Amino acid sequence: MSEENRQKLTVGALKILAAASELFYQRGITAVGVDTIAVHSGVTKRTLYDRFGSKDALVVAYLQHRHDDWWARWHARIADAPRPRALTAFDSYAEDAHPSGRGCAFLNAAAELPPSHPGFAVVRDHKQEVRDRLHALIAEDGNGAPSAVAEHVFLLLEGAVAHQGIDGSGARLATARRLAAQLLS
Amino acid sequence: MSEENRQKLTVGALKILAAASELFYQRGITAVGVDTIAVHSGVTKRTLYDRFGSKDALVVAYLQHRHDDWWARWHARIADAPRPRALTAFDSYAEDAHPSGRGCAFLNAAAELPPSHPGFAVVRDHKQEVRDRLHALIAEDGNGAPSAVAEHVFLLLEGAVAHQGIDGSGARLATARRLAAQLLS
DNA sequence: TCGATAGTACACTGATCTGTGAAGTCGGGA
DNA sequence: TCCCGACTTCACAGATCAGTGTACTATCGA
Repeated sequence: MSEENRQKLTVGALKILAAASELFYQRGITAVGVDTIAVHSGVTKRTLYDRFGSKDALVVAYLQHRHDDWWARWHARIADAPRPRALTAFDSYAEDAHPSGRGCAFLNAAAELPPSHPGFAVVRDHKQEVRDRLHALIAEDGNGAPSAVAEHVFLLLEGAVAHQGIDGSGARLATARRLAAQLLS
Repeated sequence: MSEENRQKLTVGALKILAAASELFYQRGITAVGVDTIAVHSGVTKRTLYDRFGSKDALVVAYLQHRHDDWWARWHARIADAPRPRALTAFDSYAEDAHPSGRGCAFLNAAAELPPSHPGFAVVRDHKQEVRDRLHALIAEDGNGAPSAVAEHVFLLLEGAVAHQGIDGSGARLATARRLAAQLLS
């Protein structure tokens, strides 16, 4: 579905999305104006508004875009991952942030957007899906109490991911992965 | 030291700091202008600039102010806390965010500030101090491998705290506290 | 060849942003 | 009495904010 959505996007829209993705992530959503995005994507502001309608809608598209990418990466990894496969989530987030040092785009967005913003729901859904998949994988790979363990692993993951943007490195993510591996063995 | 600093502040500066603390936390740092802060504190913009010099400096004062409050709360709790005392950190963060649902002010600030912003270092120092104290408490309260356990507890804490702002509740913080208690027993 | 779609160029609105300059008010301490 | 520090009032600068209106061009499929 998300693939089809992406196919429908015009060349201009794709350039805008690419620039927005880079700028929103690096400098923050509120801090980046639509003019800046238009200039960086080599497209006029008029085109940006013709394609997306408003800055808020562009923000939603940006988050959805990153969510789709994240999922694609997760699926690619999961295909031939060793057990316990839940650990691939740590790799997916490490790859998502690398090498900017700005941490998790979703947590960052949630931190600066008001809860009423339509993009906020995208973040919530993304994290909910991560939690669900984690739970499913842990259950499938055979664990005594998948619910409790999944929540535990999720917290380790998110704690590390939150600090990726503060440390500017993936070191803590590696530590968290090790601790999660211990839990899952 | 921070107490002395606070004594020096004039009435106007205190009102500004109170308003800034509320507004920056609720709506985000970039999203709130100095005019808004001036109006909400019942003080002119001129006074604001006379006291703090710039918005960036006010942001630093805001974060330092929250850090001082956080520490005061922590110390008040730790005095007669049952063992393992490391668990008080979970209560301190729950109280810090309550009842706004906006989560951790420090993580939120780090998410929207550029790493070059002087306020970013305040966040980093705050989290480093939390980590250090956690480690010290866990060591004092007698644990086999304080370093590994402290890091584990810290990750649980931060994962929960990061999602406090997304869930809009302290439920996950309570779960994390329970898991940490298990670890420390 | 026609018409739709995608995009450019560019001026413009009205609001808001951080920050400053200059002059004046007021109370408390030396 | 005189002065200083805290604060007000208000106008202003120059930039940037999101978003719009209008007119034009290039491409492509039916």
